[in-house]
Amino acid sequence: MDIKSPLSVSQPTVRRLPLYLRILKQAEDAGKENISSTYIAKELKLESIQVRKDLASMGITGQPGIGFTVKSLIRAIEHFLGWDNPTDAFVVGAGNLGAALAGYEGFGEYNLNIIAAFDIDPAKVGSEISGKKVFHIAKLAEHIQRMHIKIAILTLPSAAAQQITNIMVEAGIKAIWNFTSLKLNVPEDVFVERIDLAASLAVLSNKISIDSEKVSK
Amino acid sequence: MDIKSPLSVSQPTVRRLPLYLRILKQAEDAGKENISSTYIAKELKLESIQVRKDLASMGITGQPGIGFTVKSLIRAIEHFLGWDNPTDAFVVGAGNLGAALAGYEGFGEYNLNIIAAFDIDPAKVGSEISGKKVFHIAKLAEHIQRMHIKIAILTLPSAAAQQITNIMVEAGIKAIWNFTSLKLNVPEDVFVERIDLAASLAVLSNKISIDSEKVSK
DNA sequence: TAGATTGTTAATCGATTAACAATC
DNA sequence: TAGATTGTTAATCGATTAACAATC
Repeated sequence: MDIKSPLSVSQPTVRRLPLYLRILKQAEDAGKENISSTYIAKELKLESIQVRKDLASMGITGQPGIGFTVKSLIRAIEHFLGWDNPTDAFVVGAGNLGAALAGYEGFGEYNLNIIAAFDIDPAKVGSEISGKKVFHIAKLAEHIQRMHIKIAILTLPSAAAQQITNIMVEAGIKAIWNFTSLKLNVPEDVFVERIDLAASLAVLSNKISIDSEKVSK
Repeated sequence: MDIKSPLSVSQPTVRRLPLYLRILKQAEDAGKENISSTYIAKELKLESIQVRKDLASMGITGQPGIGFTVKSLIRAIEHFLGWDNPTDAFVVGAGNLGAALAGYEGFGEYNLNIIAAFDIDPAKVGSEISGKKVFHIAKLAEHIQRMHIKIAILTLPSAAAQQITNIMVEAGIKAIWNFTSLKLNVPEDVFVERIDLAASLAVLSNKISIDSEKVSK
């Protein structure tokens, strides 16, 4: 009834939630029952009102004078993100980046399970990267359908990315974590989240070049 | 005199510049002399006024009725980002992610040269990853100083990240591209740009869980 | 009662978008 | 002259921050 529509939570807020989770789990490990927005904010160098606003936008409330219950706050955030249930994903592209992501242990914390990897290189097919089996990319559609996989982690060379994306979408993929430098064309009901290395490097490069100008003045 | 201070350019603007560059280089390859903000915007599904505002904030002006000169716009953006001169960088951590970044050919476009990699694993030291020599991490400070390296690409396990960061800062590193899940503590004059996989995954997961709720209603 | 903390309401800030005269 | 495009000025939008009464 008075549950907030999930759509009203802004992306900046969603991106901060994992930070909150980290602090909350530390608090849980330390045996804390309650935690205040002031404390979370101080740890992350944010404003306490921002933490409260973020939580409020998800429909989470605390107790005046007390704060928030650590355990229930963890549960609420994890549920909001869908991290309270395991999600299976495929890594598509078994190069170094694919191997790095296939073996990234941090994903366990988010309940993201990498089931297998796919590649076109016959030398890789049949082998394992970071403990995950590599299948031929020709089998990708079939596996997506059979296992009802919804998430693909795309680490292919850009040249092949759009073509394989089309195949994955056709097979039923609903979300693509795009590590390529290509902007993918997908239907409306497929969500693409891109790791944009160029954008990130631009920020870094710009800071560096500002600094060096300062010095030369 | 009327040159804009580089500091006044907002981060959202800086992050869009590589997108503009891509369109501009396509136009250059196609032999175009001039290009309009309308055209750039249409290609990227943005508003033309946003493109003009972004360029204006860097002090770049066009010609009414004509648009912008492709070549000079490319030069201006690349100069603003410091991408018109080569920059050397070290990869710190020679795991799969380090190897992926050390061998990433896309960096050539940004004039970012990965000189070498560093790792603590004796089995890796002396070998090559993606064609770059791997040195022992004990040699990191010395190499940073000797080669005046300003940028480090950090792909270590989180546990070691802060300690090595301290060493690098001491040795003179000015910018860290942080691929670990740790928030690094650095002095004010060192800039850290983080690739936050958890934040990105949170956006993806949230979208997925919204969709599955829709279906179940 | 005093201190800590919340949620609400309002203010501020910064980025995006709109409207349009000036220019080629 | 007509059409395309710019830069300027103002409006809108959304996120962050501030102030404070209510609650424990």
